[in-house]
Amino acid sequence: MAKELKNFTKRSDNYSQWYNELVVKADLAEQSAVRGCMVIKPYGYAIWEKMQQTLDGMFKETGVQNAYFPLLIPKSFLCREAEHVEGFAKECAVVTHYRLKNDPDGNGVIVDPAAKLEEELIVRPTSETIIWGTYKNWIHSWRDLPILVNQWANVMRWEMRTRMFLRTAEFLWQEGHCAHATADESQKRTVEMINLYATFAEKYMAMPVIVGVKSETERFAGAINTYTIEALMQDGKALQSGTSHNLGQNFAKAFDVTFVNKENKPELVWANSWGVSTRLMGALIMTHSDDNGLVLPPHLAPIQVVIIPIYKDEEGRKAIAEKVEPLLAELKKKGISVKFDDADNKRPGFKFADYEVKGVPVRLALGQRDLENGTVELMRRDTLEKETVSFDGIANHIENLLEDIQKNLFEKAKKYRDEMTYAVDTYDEFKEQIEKGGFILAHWDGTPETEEKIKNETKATIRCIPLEGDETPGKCMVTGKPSARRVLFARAY
RNA sequence: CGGGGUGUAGCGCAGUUGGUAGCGUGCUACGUUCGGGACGUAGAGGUCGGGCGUUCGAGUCGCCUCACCCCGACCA
Repeated sequence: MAKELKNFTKRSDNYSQWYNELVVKADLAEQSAVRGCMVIKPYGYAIWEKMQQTLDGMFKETGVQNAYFPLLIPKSFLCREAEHVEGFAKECAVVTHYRLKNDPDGNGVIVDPAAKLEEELIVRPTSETIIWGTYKNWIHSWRDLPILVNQWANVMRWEMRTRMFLRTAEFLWQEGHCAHATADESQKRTVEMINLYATFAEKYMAMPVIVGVKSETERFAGAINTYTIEALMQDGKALQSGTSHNLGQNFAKAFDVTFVNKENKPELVWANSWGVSTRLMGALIMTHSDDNGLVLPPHLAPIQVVIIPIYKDEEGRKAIAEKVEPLLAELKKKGISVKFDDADNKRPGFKFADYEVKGVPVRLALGQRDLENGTVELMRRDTLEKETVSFDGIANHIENLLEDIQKNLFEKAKKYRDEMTYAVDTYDEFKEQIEKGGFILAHWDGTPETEEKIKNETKATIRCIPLEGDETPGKCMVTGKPSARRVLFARAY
């Protein structure tokens, strides 16, 4: 085994450190000089781009269009919706001045005190307020509805503690903001979008998720209901991976957005918002990766197949290149992204290890030996299995293999998730089990007080009230009061 | 903002009772190599985070300061 890999912190030794090292060694991202911020490197961004493109296509199929709203939000906008202020008033970056000037003492530049803004501007932590401030002008009649708009943007939340991809001060995301004429329509859209996220997570990220609704305390500030997809990471902690909020008429009320309905009566607009962020990158990394590095599901891998030639001299390189050329064309024709890495400044062993760390799903190695035998060495990243196969028909073989890897990754993750999901009936069992990680299904009396008590005593939170699964009533494990159904608990990121 | 820790070569680190700076890796050049992170030879690279003090002399001791990391509070 390569020595760099030997130096890799093992998942079992220190999960956080393993994660951080992996992000850097797989060339995904690095800490930036700016506090709490991250530089996403080209390879990491390529994965994000692939996620973006896939999601964007899925959004568009449901009639959503993209738009862009300003980065800066007048402070007064944030004050409009009372609960929203509660949730977001605190950790925000604030623009107070609009000009710099030369320091009279000659130490570079200083903020010009004369350039103080009349009203401070907030760097958006989310865009509901600026968007609803805008929608007010767009919506007059039921004929203007629905408005189905999404924006791809960066947002900033001045987080106390940050972790690359999982929680950074600035992060990339998409936020959809829909306006509807009826409560029913808005609710349907809210659920449609959380289901879309679940499909994306499972089909593309190969990450099984639990779809559910948040408890009152975990709900988005200003929403009447928050839907979530919850995934389980390999260290037994839960990760909220996407949310969809039914905002009722709260924002319409706050920003005075009314329309004339079919009965010619003024009515407040019904709203929902939904989003996923670069946090999905963290989810992807933590769901599949192993002690050898990143493992990417083929559907999201920027490079699905890498071909590494093994040769001694220019003549040998040429012979392999000629052999590989038709295969490259054939794979590309099938829509498979393939890289033929014949760079001669790195040795084959280095490349093997490098692409392994980067999580490329399939690797082919081709040398003199193979040219003579008409074979090729093939390795799949998910199981690290190597086999020597006939070069003829290899393209079809690869095509099937990629699908097999995709399927295998999902099944492996699902198996782990299911094995780590426990139903418990007593609070003592709960306390014991939560230490071991995983999802816990337990009865809860539905009160914020009990939820708070559990959180304080065990650090576990209610991840969601699942939309599916066991719906038999029972008794709250803490208070013994009636419980409508089991809810999902876990310690979370 | 509490509690703990670390600042020495690009990165990771060592540096003893104070005596003038070292290892690994990476980098550059050349040669031999190339089927799992090659090897040899030569070379470049440091205000020891910053300031003040003690001392003949400070990476090392004292005080101050700054930055970053980890554990909490906050959170997608």
